[in-house]
Amino acid sequence: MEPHFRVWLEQDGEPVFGEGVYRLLLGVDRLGSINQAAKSLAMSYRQAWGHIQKTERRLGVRLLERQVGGEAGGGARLTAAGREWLEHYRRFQAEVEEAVEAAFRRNFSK
Amino acid sequence: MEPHFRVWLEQDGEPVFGEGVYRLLLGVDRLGSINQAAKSLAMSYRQAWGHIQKTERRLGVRLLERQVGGEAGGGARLTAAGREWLEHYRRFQAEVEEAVEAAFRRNFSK
DNA sequence: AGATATTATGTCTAGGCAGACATAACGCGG
DNA sequence: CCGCGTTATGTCTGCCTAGACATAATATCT
Repeated sequence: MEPHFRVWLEQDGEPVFGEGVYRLLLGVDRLGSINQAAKSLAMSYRQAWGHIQKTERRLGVRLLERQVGGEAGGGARLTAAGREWLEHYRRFQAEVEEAVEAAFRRNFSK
Repeated sequence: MEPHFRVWLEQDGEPVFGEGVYRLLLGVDRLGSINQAAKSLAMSYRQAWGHIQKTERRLGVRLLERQVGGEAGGGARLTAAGREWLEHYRRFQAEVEEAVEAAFRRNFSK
């Protein structure tokens, strides 16, 4: 028996930042393109692109700097804002995880 | 902007206890029947019954004591085990909620 | 010019699952 | 003995959405 959780941020009742886009941003940071990040998470580029697009629109923040064409066909990099969101969410999520495990131990370990 | 979360328990990779069944148990405790509990949550009896059934099967624990027919047609009440699960999950969830809000404040209040 | 890997975006479809529908059995009360 | 409100299950359908598919544009390098 183990605890699981999901945590995300909403604005005006619609989700704006969660695990999905977090992983994508991580992947882009590591691999240099949305395409590669999508592949590394076993999802289609189309899906990944839509996810990021929607997040940017809802946040009203540009998370990635894109380059179309060029050396290696193009790519994407985190903007300063993107890096901040990534880092804040990482800590947020980590703190919650710790709390979930502690609460689980307190209430369900017999 | 506000934080949201879900928390549940899994065993062998399949979910066994979460928000849904928690609310149903609360409703049964308050209203005395699965049917009434379902209505109070705007779901069909069929759905509620299946939910509880699955949870009991996976946990291997009888959560409700049922009566078919009789005064008022029948009804259901929490077993001792059911009441314990309810109470443990309630505290667990409440503690996590507090932690989520604290973590949110720490990382996203500007 | 052509090849290439990418970003960018519209559209379609299959499949799963939530919820609806149907039906039976039960026990009490009038 | 019938009606009522419940538990208990099997089945079906429609809807939604995740993912597939298609296509265009772009800049660099050979």
